Amino acid sequence: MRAEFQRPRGTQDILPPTSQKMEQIRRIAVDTAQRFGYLLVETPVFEQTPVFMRVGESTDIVQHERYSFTDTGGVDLTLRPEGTAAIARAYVENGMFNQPQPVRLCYYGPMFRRERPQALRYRQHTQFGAELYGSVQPEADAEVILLACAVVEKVGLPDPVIRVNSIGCSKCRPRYREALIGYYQEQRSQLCPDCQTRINTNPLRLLDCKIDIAIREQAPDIKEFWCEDCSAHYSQLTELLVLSGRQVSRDPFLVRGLDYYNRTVFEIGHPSMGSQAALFGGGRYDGLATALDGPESTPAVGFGMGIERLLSVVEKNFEILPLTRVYVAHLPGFEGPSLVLAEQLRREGFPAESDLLRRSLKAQLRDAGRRSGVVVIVGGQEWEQGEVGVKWLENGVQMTVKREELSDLLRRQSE
RNA sequence: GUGGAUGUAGCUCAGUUGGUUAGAGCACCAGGUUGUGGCCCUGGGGGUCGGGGGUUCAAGUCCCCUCAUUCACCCCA
Repeated sequence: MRAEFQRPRGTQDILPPTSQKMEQIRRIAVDTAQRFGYLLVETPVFEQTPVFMRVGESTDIVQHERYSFTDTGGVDLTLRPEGTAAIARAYVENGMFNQPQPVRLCYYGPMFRRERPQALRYRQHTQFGAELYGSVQPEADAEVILLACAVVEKVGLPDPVIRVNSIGCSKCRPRYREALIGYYQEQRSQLCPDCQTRINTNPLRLLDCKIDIAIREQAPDIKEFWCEDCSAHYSQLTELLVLSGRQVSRDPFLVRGLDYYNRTVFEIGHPSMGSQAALFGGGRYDGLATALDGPESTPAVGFGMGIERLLSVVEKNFEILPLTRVYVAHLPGFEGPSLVLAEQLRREGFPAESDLLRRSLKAQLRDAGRRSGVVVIVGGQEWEQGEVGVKWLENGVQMTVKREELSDLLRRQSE
């Protein structure tokens, strides 16, 4: 279009009725979290850059996709690309490790990544997420996943299937890493260029390459390398989920991009989203808070959920019902009384509006017709006698009532 | 960051091998019904053809650049 001022690339204007649906999802998410005991935390949308650097130096998200700027005071700041690091910072800064553990938190808000926009991938998107601090037990992982599933389900996506994996811990992962590197070195000549460099930079990511899928089928499975603790953790977690009535499938290739994870990683997708696989994803990151100068051992699990993606798969479940609003129309010269009557009705609890354009009655009715509801007509002889006209647009029924009886009538009819 | 597709009214789109004042449907506004909507009829407002440059007697149409959108890769929610 020829608009001179356009929104920045990869951003969107969320207009009604989409904005109303987003608001409903937000309410469902935060409500559900609260029922699980997770209370809302609001952190700034920007942080000092080192907060994110500390957390994922080798990640694309913080390496190439940062929205950073220096403010006029010379401070290096970054728009948050995800919620976990910011919540960890807040947990440490506010001394929440001194509260009774575990601490259950959730967040909701915009995230920023400077990537190339694509379907359901934006430079600003909205995430809901939850974080559980203070427990190393598999019950903690399970609860967080159950919360994510509950939200997804309440929003209208029945029977979510969770893909889970464990990427081990500092005891067992190094051995697996070596085995993996060894295997891929042998195949090196047949690998795609990306994977050839990945061997050195981030070997675990070799597993979710979409080109060399034949090669990875033969690759060593981390499952064979899990230490006793990791193995027990994984099997207890999946058992808990199954006992809770959730469907779980292990995905040996699931490793996830943020490199602060240990043990549990999980994800859930939806067929309708095409290449945008994940609806929500998360995992355990026991070392994260410590990296941000928190106490020595501060275990944590959490997930992030993409609201725009979620909405895209459940949008049809969110038909916005037209409000039964009252439209106060007026005859020529009765603009004032109609505005006042609308205000009185609002104070009595009716969603009401009046014409502000001094339009003809015909135009007012046409306008009201689009909003489907009740029209109250002010003016003329009826008004002189303390009466108003009332007309229901769906069936055309019309009557005249005393002004004092109007709200009773409207109340009765809306039941 | 890499590769492909697309950009004509608020929306969905026509526009023939370049050829006069660029069209339709929907939406919007007004009138037909001087106190009554949804149907119908009539009329109206709206476009620097994404932007810039070039070729040509002539460009919405051809060429180059740019911006934006979109799809895939990368990566992720």
